[in-house]
Amino acid sequence: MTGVSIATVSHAFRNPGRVSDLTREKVLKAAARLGYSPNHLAASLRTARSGNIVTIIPDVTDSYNSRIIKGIERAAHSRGYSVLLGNTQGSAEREKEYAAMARSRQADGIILMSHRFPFDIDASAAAGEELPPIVNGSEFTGHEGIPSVSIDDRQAAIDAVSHLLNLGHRSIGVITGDMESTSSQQRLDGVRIALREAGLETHDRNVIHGDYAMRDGERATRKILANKEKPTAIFCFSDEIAIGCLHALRSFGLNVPGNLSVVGFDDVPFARYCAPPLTTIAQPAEDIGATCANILLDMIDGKKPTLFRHILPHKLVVRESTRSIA
Amino acid sequence: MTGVSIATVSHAFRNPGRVSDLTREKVLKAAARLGYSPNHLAASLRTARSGNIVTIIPDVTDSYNSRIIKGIERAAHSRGYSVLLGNTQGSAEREKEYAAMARSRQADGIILMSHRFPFDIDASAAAGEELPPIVNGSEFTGHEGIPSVSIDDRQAAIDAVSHLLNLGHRSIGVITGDMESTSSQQRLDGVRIALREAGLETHDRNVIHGDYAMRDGERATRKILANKEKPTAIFCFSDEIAIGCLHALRSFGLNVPGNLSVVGFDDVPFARYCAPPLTTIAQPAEDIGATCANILLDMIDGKKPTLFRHILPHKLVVRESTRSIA
DNA sequence: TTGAAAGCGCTAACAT
DNA sequence: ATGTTAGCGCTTTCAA
Repeated sequence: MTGVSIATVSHAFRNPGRVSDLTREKVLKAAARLGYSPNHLAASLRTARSGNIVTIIPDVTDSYNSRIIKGIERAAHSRGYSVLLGNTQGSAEREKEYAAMARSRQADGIILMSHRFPFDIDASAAAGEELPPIVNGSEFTGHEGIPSVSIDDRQAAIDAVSHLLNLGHRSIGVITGDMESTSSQQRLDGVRIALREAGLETHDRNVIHGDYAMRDGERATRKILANKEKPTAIFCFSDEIAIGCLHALRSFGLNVPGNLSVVGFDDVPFARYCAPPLTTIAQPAEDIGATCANILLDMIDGKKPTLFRHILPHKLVVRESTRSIA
Repeated sequence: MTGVSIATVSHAFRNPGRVSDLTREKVLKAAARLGYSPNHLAASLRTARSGNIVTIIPDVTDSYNSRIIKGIERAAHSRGYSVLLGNTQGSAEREKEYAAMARSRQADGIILMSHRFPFDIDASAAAGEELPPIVNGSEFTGHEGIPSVSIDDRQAAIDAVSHLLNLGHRSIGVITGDMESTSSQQRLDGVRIALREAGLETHDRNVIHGDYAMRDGERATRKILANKEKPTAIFCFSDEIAIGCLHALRSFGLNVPGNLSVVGFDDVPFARYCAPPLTTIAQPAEDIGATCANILLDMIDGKKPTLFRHILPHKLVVRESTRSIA
């Protein structure tokens, strides 16, 4: 329609500098009239860049996860990338399916919110393949050369327990997340360290393992309450757990923080609105997501990562679910 | 490596039936050894199918939205499609950017969780273009020929208000979402209908418009409480609003349901864990999402939609935030 | 500043 | 059951 070549049209869209302003105008105008827009797929095939990254995450519905995703999406979008959502419900098989999108060039890289590595690393090595760019968010697969971004979970747990210790608590119940998760492992580590330093030991019967969801917090709390030596405080490894815990406590007629103090983890938006507002460890979830995306995009751009462990700051937020019993 | 043709390899992967079991085995084995996997991008270019759908949604972090997304992802995945996340923060511009992915063939269709239509429909018509497959979730753009899936918002609001009316409430405050949103409009409609049928009128000073978030509920509740004629019940157009409302009420020393009854909307997972557990309208959010995806995928498969308004069932869930004052 | 042309890796129609 | 081949719509090198 403009009588201009196909190459010039391409430049008009992608390299405005390499074409005269006049032709560019003409091309763009004609495109608008014809309803033409460049086929991104064809461009991707040619450049071997899909412009997508895939996020492998257990559950978008989880308040912490959804904030991570939001941060990823924001950073990716601002760099011209789109995000493919891989909701896995914790299934290793689905993790692999989504990871395979990088192999099939549907995605240029992977953000992995899981502790499992989604590739058979020996087989890949045997085939002489390189792994696609991948970064670990919040969790660690334990593989070398994979950048990870998270808070210092161990220190965060130490901070939480120290807070309770300072308040005079000596018997502290713990409700962990899935213990396969490295973040839960680190946090439990922190708990033991803090307790040991205070000359206390960790009573296993008051350490309940569940998952990061509300119903797990509820269930675990019932278990703790069934023990004969009840703790005076409970440290929950997620706010959702803490919310379930609060709920269970309420149903037992127990007052928080009157009878028992509760500490959460994450500082999800709801934490502030709980009854009582929850003392918790704030994680910069959106920043973690955004940082993951930026590191991944740098890797995709060919930058070799130099720092493999990105630690973002956490913060103890004291609200009304904890009190001094000194 | 197998000495077999390129077409046979293609068939071995995609049409297992059109190739002998033996060759297929050989091909797959060789692929594994070589670390080969089919380039999805190239296939997409050839078939003019990206295998992606894009979801345009204001905020993944919202408890209702995240359940919608989860349903979409589940249905799409089970039909071999992936979902591209378009988090817009309510920006019309970003809605358009994401919608453009369908034009550029990065996505085969659009699920739109917005009341705004992301295309300039006149310009498209002028260019003689067809719109890409698109379905509306929860909201309506008001365009013909676009299937939508939602609950019957008006009836749901009638149900909520009737519940309060039956409990003896005569003065009911309302906290709506964004009034640009068709769901809020419909719900407010329902409120007026139910009230009028009871011979009551809707007092505008007790109808506060905000957004669907917790802080809006908090703020709106303060406004209602500042009026001299206080309602005995508040109907919130989302559970998040209700949670903010509960929080504000608590800070004023008001007991729910002792001093005031509160009804939410959505039945997000938190609703059950609130203090008190929230009476609310349950929406089948995941099903809405899944239904959107299935309709869209049918359209992508060339099926012309026959039903343009899919209504899924809602349900009033009575918990402990409402009580009789008769 | 613009154009010609090769080729990205696949699918599908057609031939064998 | 398998092979040959055109071509999807771009980008990019090289030439004009």
